[in-house]
Order: sequence, then structure tokens, then C-alpha cells
Amino acid sequence: MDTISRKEQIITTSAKLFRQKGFEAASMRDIAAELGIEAASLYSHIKSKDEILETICFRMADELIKAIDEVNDVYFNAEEKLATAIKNHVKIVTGDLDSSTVFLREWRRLSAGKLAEFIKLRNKYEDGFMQILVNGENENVFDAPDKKFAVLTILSAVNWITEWYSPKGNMTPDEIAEHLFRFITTGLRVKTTA
Amino acid sequence: MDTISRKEQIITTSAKLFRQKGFEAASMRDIAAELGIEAASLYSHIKSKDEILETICFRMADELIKAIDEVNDVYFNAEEKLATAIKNHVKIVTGDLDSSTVFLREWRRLSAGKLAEFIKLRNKYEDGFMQILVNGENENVFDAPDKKFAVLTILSAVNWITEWYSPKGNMTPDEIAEHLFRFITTGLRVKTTA
DNA sequence: CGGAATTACTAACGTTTGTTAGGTAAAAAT
DNA sequence: ATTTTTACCTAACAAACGTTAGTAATTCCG
Repeated sequence: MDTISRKEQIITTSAKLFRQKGFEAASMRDIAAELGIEAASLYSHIKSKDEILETICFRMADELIKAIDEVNDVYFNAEEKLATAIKNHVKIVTGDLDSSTVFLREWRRLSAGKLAEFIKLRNKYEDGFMQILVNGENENVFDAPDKKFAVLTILSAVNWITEWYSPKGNMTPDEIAEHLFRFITTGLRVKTTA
Repeated sequence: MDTISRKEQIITTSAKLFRQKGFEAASMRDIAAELGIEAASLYSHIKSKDEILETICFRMADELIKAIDEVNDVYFNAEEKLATAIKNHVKIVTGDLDSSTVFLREWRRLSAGKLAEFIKLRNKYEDGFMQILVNGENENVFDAPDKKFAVLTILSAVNWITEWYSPKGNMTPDEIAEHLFRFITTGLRVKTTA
């Protein structure tokens, strides 16, 4: 039986509290209390509070980038690419809601150096989506007057699910992804038949 | 010459710093330093740090609700309503980027009582958009399988502009609103002519 | 002119913060 | 069986926090 290491427990618990109260408001003493130990004991496993935040943010970033790279490598059709990219994103985000929320909300509190590094990864992920839209334009299936704008808007939509998604809700991650794909590709307007 | 009251200066400066560093990370001493006074002097004008956050959040909420109510009162056509609602939202948000960002990002730090009040206003605003979608469905111009979902997605898109908009950028608020309206109503997909 | 606000100050308070030092008992490794 | 490592502890630190008390100078108003 492979138990989760204490370090992982600390990270998981921290993600939960960072999401609930915010990075600054959740103290080391809060985290320790949640684990039933003293604050000072945390330092047997981690170097600093900052290190916890970095671990959470960069793990999520890496996971998302790996997913979008795979999509751009494997699929050919732009529409299929977009559908899969959205599905993957929703799956990753809903799969670890605490970490995802911290990743999306608290990355600003990263230390100066790590912040620059993080933003590079963020841009890389955005570029992955950008490539899909470029493909789509070449294939004449997608059309956006401002592709950078479109990418940011798409990501805002898929990221917002962290604000309301609950595993106990009545939509599965795949259903959410489907809804989002539909909304992003066809919008609200009723198709004027013929 | 009507100078801006010191209290307003404090609120404006706080909004700027709350946006930059976050509510908890921006200290009273930071705010005071920005104004060239001592931290204790702030308390001649305001009751507490919380009061500043409350003022910022509720002002923005009131302004947005006033705008959506007006739209729902004045216009008849759902499409026109949505276009105007988005235009107003973008105008308000870009008009005071610091306050808007705090309103969108830092409202979670409101004290328990004020938080509940705030969420009510937030729901009211969402209801304003919901009504537009209901109108649109009745008029047979809009079609969304899950209207609550659609409202949240629309708002996520219009709110995300605080993350990248700059007054020095090459898009005016009206142009942004137009792009958003287009994206929200027709999506990415190329219209299959005939 | 004289009293009342207004706006700022210095000094200090009690808390909370992240973190370090040094120690102890149990478990694992040799 | 002895050493080493792991995982926790207590105690304490220096710094930063929001805020209060009390006071002096300036401005406003009758």
C-alpha cells in the first residue's frame, strides 16, 4: 500500500486552504492545524510557504501544456483539436479543483523570479490554442477577426468553471466540455435555417 | 475648484494597490506611503481597511446593476439588449480598471456579513443577463441549452478583459464590446453559406 | 476674533506572521 | 546492536500587521 507522502499531504491541504482563504490569508498555522501538527513541523518537509505555491502552480501549468501539445501533435482536424483541447482542459481542471483554482487565482503571489517563469508557461499554453485557431482558419472552419482576443475569451470561458463547478453538480466534466465547445463554436444565435 | 476629497483619494489609491498586490498584501502603510502620509492618518478619513474594500466592491456592483436594469427597462429587442448590456459592461469596467479588478478579484475578502450582501447583488446582475436570454428565446433569436451556464460563460468572457485591457492598447472599449458581442452570438465557426 | 472641524502627526498596543534552533522519540538502515 | 534518518515537538525570533490614543497645526464658519 503506497501511502501519500507527508509532503504531498501538505501540498494538497495547502491547495484546499489557499483556495478557500487565499494564499496570504491561509497561514502556515492553518495548514498545520488541518493536518493535526504544529506549524514548525511543516518545515521538516518543505522549504517555505512560497515553495508550496510554486509546486501547485507549476504542476498545473505543466499538466495543461502537456495536454495541449499532445492535441496539437496527434490530431489533424482543427475542429477535433479544439473539442479535445477543451475536453482535456475541463477534465484537468475539474479533476483537481483546489489546485486549479490556486493556479488560476493565486499565481500572482509567486515570487518575482518564478512569476516570470510562470508567465512564459502561460503564454505557451495560449500559443497552443492559438495554433488551433490558425489551423481552423486555414481549413476554413474557424473565423475570428482577432485571434489573440479569441484565445483569451475561450480560455476565460473554460477557466470560469472553477467558480461554479462542483463534483456533486448535475453536469459531468464531459458534458461541460460539450456545452463549452458548442458555445464557443456556434454562439447563442439561432441558426437561420436556409 | 472642486478638489477630490481625501477619502476619495484614499479609495482610488487603495484600488490601485489592491489590484497590484492584492487586498491582504497591500498594507495600510503602503496606501499611506503612496499618498505621502502616515498609516495612522488614514483613520481620520476611513473607519477600517475593510471599509475601503466594501466601498470599492459595492460601488461597482451598484453601477453595473443600474446599467443592466436600464437596459432591461428601455430596450425591447433581445439582441439589442444584449449588445447594449455588453457595451455598458465593457465601458464601466474599462472606465475604472483598478476598481473593476478589485471588484472581480478581491470581493472574496469581504467580511462575512458584507460578503452575503455582495453575492446577492452579484446574483441580481446575473439575473439581468438571464432575463435577456429568456427574452431572446421567446423572440427565437437566441438559443442556449442551459441558460444559467450561458450567462456565466458570457460574464466570464466580458470580465476577463480586466486581465489584458490597457487604455494604451489598440482597441477602444466600443470595439472590444463589438468583438465580444460577435463572439458570444455567432461563435468561431464559419457560417456555412447556403 | 474665537470656536469647531479637519487633517495630519508620534508613539505605541496587541496580534499574527513565516521561520529557525534545538531537542526527542520512534522507525529504518547498516 | 548501533547508527542514522524521519517526523514531530516546544520555544522563540524579528518583522509586519491593523488600529487606537492623544496632540498639534491648519482651515472653515459665525
